[in-house]
Amino acid sequence: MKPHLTSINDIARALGVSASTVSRALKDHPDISEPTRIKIKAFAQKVNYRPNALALSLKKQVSNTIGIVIPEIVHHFFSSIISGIEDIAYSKGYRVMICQSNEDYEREKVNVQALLDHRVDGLLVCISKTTDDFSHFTSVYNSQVPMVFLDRICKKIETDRVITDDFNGARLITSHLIENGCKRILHLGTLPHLLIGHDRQQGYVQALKDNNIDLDPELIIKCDTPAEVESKKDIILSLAGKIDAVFAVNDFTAVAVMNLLKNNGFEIPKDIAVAGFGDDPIATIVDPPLTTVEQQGYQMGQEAMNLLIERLTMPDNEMKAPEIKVFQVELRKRKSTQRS
Amino acid sequence: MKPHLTSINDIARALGVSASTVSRALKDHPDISEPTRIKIKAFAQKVNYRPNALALSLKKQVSNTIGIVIPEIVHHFFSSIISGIEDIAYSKGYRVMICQSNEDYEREKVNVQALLDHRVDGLLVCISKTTDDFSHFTSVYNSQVPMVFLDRICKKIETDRVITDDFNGARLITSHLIENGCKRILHLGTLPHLLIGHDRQQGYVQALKDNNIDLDPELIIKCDTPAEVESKKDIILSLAGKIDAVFAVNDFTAVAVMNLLKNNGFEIPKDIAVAGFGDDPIATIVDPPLTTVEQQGYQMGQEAMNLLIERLTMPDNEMKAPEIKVFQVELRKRKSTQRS
DNA sequence: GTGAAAGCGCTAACAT
DNA sequence: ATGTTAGCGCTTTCAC
Repeated sequence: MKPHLTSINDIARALGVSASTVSRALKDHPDISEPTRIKIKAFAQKVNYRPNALALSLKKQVSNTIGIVIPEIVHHFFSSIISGIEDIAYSKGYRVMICQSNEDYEREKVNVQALLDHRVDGLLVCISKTTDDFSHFTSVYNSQVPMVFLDRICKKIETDRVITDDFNGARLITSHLIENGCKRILHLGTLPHLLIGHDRQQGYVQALKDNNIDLDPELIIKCDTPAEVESKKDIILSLAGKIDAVFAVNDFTAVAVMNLLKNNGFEIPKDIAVAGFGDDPIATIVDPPLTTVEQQGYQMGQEAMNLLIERLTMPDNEMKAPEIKVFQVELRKRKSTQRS
Repeated sequence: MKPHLTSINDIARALGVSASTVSRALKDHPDISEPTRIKIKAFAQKVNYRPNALALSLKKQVSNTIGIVIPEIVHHFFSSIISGIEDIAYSKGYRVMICQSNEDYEREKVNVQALLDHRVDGLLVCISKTTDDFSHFTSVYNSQVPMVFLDRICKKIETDRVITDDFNGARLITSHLIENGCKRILHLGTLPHLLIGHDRQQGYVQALKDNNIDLDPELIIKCDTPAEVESKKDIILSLAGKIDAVFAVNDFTAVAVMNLLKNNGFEIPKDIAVAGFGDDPIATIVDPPLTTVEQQGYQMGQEAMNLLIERLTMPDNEMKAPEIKVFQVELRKRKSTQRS
């Protein structure tokens, strides 16, 4: 009971015409006579004919499909990106294949390969946290398949990029904490090989410098998930008495610390102010609401898709230097940092 | 600069053998001599040859790809479902094409069609909220492409189904509210054409009946998103004085009502207990933590994919009645309903 | 105005 | 042990 969907040949046979006539009639080719065209179109309609996209792609050597590789669709920032991509894609006649890497390097590699195997016309990639070997992307680059990096990029590979100004975002939010009277700010960050984490940490460092506050290396901890907050709670709590603020590299981690601190008798923001990064919906739901910076996920997705389409529709001979689009963030001041 | 990925013919030409020899060598066909095989494989490796999945699907009339149509990947329940599906799919050699309907009927129709055009082997569908014309699914059914409905089903179309026991879930949670001393329970539900909403409402009604509480039709309101809580806040607040509990059809709505009530001077759960449905991660983050029931999204996704694979790998002649898998929910008692 | 033929990348039955 | 051929569904050039 394998489904056999009607093909152009089926129609041709049924109507006693040739396949090419059917093909032409269906796309209103002027050569085809009115009656033939009408007859064919009516029949196609009746049998619910739909062109086989696989055959079309094979023939045309263009799939009108682009591949997305993204860490985890659960996260609001990533699904906003996807929505942005999809909306542009649909409006320009592209389809989208979404793959999750689950922040896993191996899965990412498999996904990239599978998308290439499916002959996607281009790739939109947000690199996994655990990836520090980029050869699978180098080989995409070498194979000439256009690729745009989103948010998490690889500096070595010279493609179009759409990124957040993480440095200034972190600087902004750290300055905001300082303006609110905080001087001993704990930073929960990522491993340094992740560029966004590195930049956010640098922004934090810069803000301290701007305000003549000495950097205490003890106040920078690698901790970027709620799970890690749990596993490192002893360290965090041992520091809690000596700090007046926490700046976490993302909102989930910020919320997790906030709960940890609250459950251990600290008042937020009175004893310790807390700030995150990303403006996830939970930021407005937690108590107190979380100060954070908004990343324009949706717009970044749109921009990335537009850049990709530009590459795809560029005349073959034309060359264009890789473009880098930097999105600024906006501070969302909320109660978790209001100390006066 | 259209990327030309190496084909079997390219290899054949380069090595002075025929395409079929290359094809056979690459899949270790016993007919091919050791030296030829080694030579071909080495070359293929060198040029990074990868089979064209489109050509394979066209040839084999099987794409090893399944299509997913789901309302919105942002929601934890849906992305859990997708993870469940993906994990089974990957382990059995299937790829997955994910489409979001954004709860929009038109988009859903387009998505289903696009997936069929891409000749997916089967479809996993969670119907959009706004869909009340099911002809696009009927035509999938008629075209013999296997389809499994997930969570939100269409009763008229006899396919495999994986659903939550919404009736008993709602009955369970309503009973829990009653046990905690609530008698005037406001139910925020969906439009009746959405089966899950209908069943949850019936479960609510049944629990009242079980406990000899009269049903007050005024206490059932159509309201199933945070946005709708906002737009109907006057109605909700006008009822707030006369009720002692709210049971919302999902957690987002529950959280939104909770915040609305809190901001208007009601204490949760002292004045009004609040319960949701689904056990979204926000349920443990809000203050007070939200009582709800857990839906096994991940397991439901796995089950659905398994059912689909079973259909796909069934001998052509074999027939099997549609299977219906019902998942029970588990009560997650939290502070938002603890009144004593 | 319509048909025949070739080819996109691949496989498999059928030669040799 | 290897090559030739046909065909999956479709388009397009070239014939008539």
